[in-house]
Amino acid sequence: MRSQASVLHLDLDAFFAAVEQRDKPSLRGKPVVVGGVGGRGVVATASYEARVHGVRSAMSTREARSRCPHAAFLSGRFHAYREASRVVMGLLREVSPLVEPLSLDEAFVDLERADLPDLEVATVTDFAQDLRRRVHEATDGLTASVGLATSKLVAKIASDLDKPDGLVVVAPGTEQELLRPMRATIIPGVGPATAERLRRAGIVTVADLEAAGLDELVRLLGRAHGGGLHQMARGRDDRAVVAEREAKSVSVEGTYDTDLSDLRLIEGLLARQAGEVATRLRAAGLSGRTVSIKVRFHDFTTLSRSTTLASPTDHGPTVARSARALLAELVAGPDTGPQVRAGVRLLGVGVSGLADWVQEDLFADDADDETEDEELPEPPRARHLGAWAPGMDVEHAELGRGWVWGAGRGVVTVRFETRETPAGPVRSFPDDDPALTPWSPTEPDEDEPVSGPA
DNA sequence: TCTGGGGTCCTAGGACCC
DNA sequence: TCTGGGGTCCTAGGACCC
Repeated sequence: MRSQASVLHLDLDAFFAAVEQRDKPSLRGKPVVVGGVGGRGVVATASYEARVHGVRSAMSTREARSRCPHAAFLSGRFHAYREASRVVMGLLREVSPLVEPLSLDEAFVDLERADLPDLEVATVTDFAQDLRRRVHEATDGLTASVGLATSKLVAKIASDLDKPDGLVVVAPGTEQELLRPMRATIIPGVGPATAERLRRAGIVTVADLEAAGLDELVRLLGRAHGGGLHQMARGRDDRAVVAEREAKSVSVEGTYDTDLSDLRLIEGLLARQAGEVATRLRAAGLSGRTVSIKVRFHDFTTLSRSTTLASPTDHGPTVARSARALLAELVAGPDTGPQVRAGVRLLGVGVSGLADWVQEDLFADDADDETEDEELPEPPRARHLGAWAPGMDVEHAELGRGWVWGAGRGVVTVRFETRETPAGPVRSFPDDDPALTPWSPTEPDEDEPVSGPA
């Protein structure tokens, strides 16, 4: 723990939804829900207007639609989110060389490495306000909430206290009195399962946590977690802000709108995912030794199987071959075989045990490469979703740029507006109209919607 | 038709080695 | 006959985060 409030945590408010409202002027001030729009989708982000109606992250989209039927339900444009994130992270790095992104919309910044005359509360407060203003300006209107404290733990909690568009500085020495009355779940890492275990032991607040002995917490939660909480409850947190963190795994998974039971289709989809994982490994200059598959059954029970190769790979057919072998073991299992045949809702492939170098594979089997030409199956899609996902950017040969308002029954409805040209007309087209094409800014790489293949 | 996708970290047991 | 430890690697599953 530091003696001054020099750890800054910045969190962009309702990030995905805010980017949509920025780029789609007709949605400003209206409820917007970004997430999976298929039958099994969940909410990634809801705008504050939608939250008023009880829509929350991680809620099923079905539930969100029933709570807020008049919201705009969009499937997400990751290129736009990545771009906005890039701008913000760049700005933070201008301020301090020590920036630790936690996700597209969140980062820690170490102010000990910033160019400040001192780290007194008044100084860092002014600094943070200026930073928030600069984020707003650089992103064309996004707002950020900021927390400043003597540790990561308290800075992160602080940034959440005055959302949206807020700033909370926790003066050094006041951490304990801030945390004590709060629920234990305020501490990152205390989720539903941990909270329930604690509750059964009579521990509900941070003060309860503080009063509990180390032995008791370790007994309840294990050595690492229990020990960590014992420290956190006292506001003790010495974790450093770390700029570079290496990836440990790369994975692709998908939930399908209808359960799969055709083994050939399942195999084909796994092979396709293996190819995507390998492509991403190569793009990142990584390779890995452990190949895993993940299978979720119709009843939501989930299992994983993994195998470790003799040397790291970034080769699609090699990953696919391992994935298929793991699937074959499941299919042959006396318990798991019938489960697979009864219906699979999710499939995934991952590679871990990563090395940041690619070993020449001296034993490469050329026959593997044949599978690269194989015709891979398309995942089953929801009937109402074709190539036109709600929210996506499109361009019409005569009418210019806009976004997909809705699609279905052979018709696409487009609202012709952009950030610069608000309040354009709404028009419908046959969904195979050659004048209408998806519009993608600069990024050549494909963007999967939040909903994935569903 | 409740329950995404992409990650990280931890635990626990078994194999294997010294 | 008795009965070690410690360390590392691997696998499976679970909790959690955004």
